[in-house]
Amino acid sequence: MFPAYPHEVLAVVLTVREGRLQVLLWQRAQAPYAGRWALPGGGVREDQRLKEALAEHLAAKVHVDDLAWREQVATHSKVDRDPRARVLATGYLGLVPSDVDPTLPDDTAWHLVDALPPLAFDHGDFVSAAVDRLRAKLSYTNIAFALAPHDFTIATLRGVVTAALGYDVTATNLTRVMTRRQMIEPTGRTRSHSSAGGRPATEYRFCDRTLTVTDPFAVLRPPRGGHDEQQR
Amino acid sequence: MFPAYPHEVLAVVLTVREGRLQVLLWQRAQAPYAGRWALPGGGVREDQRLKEALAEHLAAKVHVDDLAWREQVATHSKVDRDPRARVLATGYLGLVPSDVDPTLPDDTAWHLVDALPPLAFDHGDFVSAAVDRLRAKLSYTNIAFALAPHDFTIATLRGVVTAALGYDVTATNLTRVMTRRQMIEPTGRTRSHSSAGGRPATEYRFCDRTLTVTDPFAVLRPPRGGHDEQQR
DNA sequence: ACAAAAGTGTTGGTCGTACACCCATGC
DNA sequence: GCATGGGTGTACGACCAACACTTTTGT
Repeated sequence: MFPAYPHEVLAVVLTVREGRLQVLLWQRAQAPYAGRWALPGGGVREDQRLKEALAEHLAAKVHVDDLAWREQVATHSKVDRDPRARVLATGYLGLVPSDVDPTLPDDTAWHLVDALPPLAFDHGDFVSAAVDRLRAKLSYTNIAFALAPHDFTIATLRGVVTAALGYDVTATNLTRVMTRRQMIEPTGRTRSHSSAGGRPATEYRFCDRTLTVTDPFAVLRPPRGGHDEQQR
Repeated sequence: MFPAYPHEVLAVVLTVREGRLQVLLWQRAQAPYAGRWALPGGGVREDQRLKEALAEHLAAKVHVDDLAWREQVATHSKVDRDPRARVLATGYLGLVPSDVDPTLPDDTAWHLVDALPPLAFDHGDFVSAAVDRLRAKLSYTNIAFALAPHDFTIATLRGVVTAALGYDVTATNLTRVMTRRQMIEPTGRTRSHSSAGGRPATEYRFCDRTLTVTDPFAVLRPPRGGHDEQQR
């Protein structure tokens, strides 16, 4: 029918560690690009969809069993992106909550997104695209639920969001925005700090743990009048 | 290395015709899905990238030579998405300005996006995704440049945007938003209507014909203070 | 003069940031 | 009581939709 090509899936697994956004990479032992860092991933079996292959490779190679969020980002097809043979690659964005700490194999490690070494193949492009996607969605969806712990204080959430965006966000306004959009709600519990004083923080959780668009129309909103009989 | 699969590219070519958003489809003559409408596209040669294959298929099969905009939307991989054999498919969104009218082959036609017949394969999923992508980007980018004629009156632009979004947008506010965001500018010329009176409309054009994000942060914007030394 | 179409002024409301202030706890 | 971290109130500005009103043309 059509010419056939090997196809691989690649995972850009992001998380917040030590107050910074990090990506999971493994170091290649063999040529090509021996010694360089690369994204985890691999081939797709005949009976697998892309996302199934992705889950399998993550579980097997880097011991990441459950992503809190996963979405497809792009498929790259440059003819010589792999010097050995033509391979198409589909990249996914995956998110791991900041309080989950998978045990990693020896050749695998978290790397600061803002200070990456040169990556193997075109993997750097996938990372950039995934990070951009995440940062954009933080502003108009509730995707932060996949980056924060299940229950958290505002200070914790602020740390996560600040790290992911790469710039400062104030706790005050973060609370207001998230609350007004009904993204987070108090659990009823509070948390005290171990040392030194301070008022105990109220504990929050995300209302909904599925991706929800909270700010669909920045402009050009549908007219509010009428009886909802829009044609779309 | 990895198992190999045939790979096809599919084009969701959208345009505004007769005040409605339409998609380009061709009618299959042979099984499977004989008689059903499908997206244009086809295989990828060994020396081609996906976007090159896309351009070639569009030019050859449906005589569409130049898209004003093209972007990748998704890659689908369901094992039985083609009953004959396993084929991965990457779908693209393509936009044709409303004043361009490519000559179409006999088996090819524009279809109303809001009233599609059942499509072949999983092509309906590609269309939905592409339409959603377009509608979202109309609100925070200048992507309308690829849908409108090069020079246009506000009334024309309003028609295009209204058709694409599927709900009414007033000329007044459209002008204000587009102008404030420096998306459009007057050409200096005006346009009169043929019949019946009316004040001549000023002619506009898009300032920039490359995709520009005009509303990057709905919320959680970077703090404005400081000396731009954000770490991102 | 009148109708028709285009464009401007104004208003009311929502939203988001900044900043000052108040609250609860440990020492 | 005082430092420390948490939370609330208020103010200001930006932005957007709605609608009334003015401008410019053709007949």
